[in-house]
Amino acid sequence: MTDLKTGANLLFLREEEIRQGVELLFYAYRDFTGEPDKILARYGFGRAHHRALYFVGRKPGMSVSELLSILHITKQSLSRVLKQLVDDGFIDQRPGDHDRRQRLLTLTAKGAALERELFVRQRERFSRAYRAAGAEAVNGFRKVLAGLADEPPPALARPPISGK
Amino acid sequence: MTDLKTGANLLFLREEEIRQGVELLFYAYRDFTGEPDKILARYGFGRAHHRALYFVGRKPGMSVSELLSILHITKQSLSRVLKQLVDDGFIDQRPGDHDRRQRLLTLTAKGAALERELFVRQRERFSRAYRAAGAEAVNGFRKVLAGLADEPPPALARPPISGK
DNA sequence: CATATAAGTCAACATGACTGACTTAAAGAC
DNA sequence: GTCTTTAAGTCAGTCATGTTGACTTATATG
Repeated sequence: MTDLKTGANLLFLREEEIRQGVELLFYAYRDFTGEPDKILARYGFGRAHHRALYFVGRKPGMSVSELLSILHITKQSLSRVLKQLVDDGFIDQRPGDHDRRQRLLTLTAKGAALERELFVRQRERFSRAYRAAGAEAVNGFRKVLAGLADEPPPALARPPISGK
Repeated sequence: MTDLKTGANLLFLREEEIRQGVELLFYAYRDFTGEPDKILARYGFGRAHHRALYFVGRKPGMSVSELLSILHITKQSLSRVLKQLVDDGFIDQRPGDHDRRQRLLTLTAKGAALERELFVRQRERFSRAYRAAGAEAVNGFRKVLAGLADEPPPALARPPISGK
């Protein structure tokens, strides 16, 4: 117990601290995704479908390339799940207003309902965690997560809510 | 702008806050795993191999069932990657001291070297994020992540370091 | 001795990712 | 008005990682 503050010991503490973070991130992500997966299976969908539903719901009218740049997957991978979602009536496509090459994506009522069903579970999980940790902790949570990603995550702002 | 504090608006703010958390978690995990994946590809390994290396390195002498209970996958899935790691000399197996049915897992020198190579990248990423966010934020980060997981994550304590 | 447990195995299958090559339609540049 | 680039989709093949189900082997435990 005599070398608690030596450089090597500080380094060890630092590494231990970081490994705890790595593990917490793994456990949180594992359980956070595990719950929706069970619901999706009932529709014959998987995690990839969830991501598409989520982000299209988040920004209605998003283009395919915009979605690709969020997901960081190939268009071949995306087009498979997108095709299923469109064929099954969960997502609508329409040509872009200014650029008619684009296919702008929106959720159908059916798609919005499924997205909501999935989200309420995750919202409940987040609510519990946020409540238990407190407002200050939530701020720290967001700061660190933002720092872990490669770039500042894109705004993803909803188009302004229309009407008065 | 007159109804900023109505119940419906509070609910909207709450949902918006949670969606931001969901997205940050997605982006952080996406980039956090993306980096090691490239290194692993050079060895013909994938993310599943990384997880096994990581947790065996974290608790040397861990049994197969212990690893299974952390990863939440089937033993058939695990045994595939474990077999590769053992065959390629990254992990050693030995029978348990008290229970000879067990196969206790440890990293070989080669395995420890690869685990370290992968970890230093993730450590760098975490260090950056931790530094930028500050000590208080790190505490909040951990609190919220712990709350997001199903159960309090297991201790995962290293066996006490032997010697004098 | 009977049963339960730790681990592994064989087989078949689904999902979601990848590369590479190609097409179509529309936009933008000159 | 042609040329080039871009948005999107398609076809084909491959790989990694997960699943279920059935079964074996060795050892531990009641």
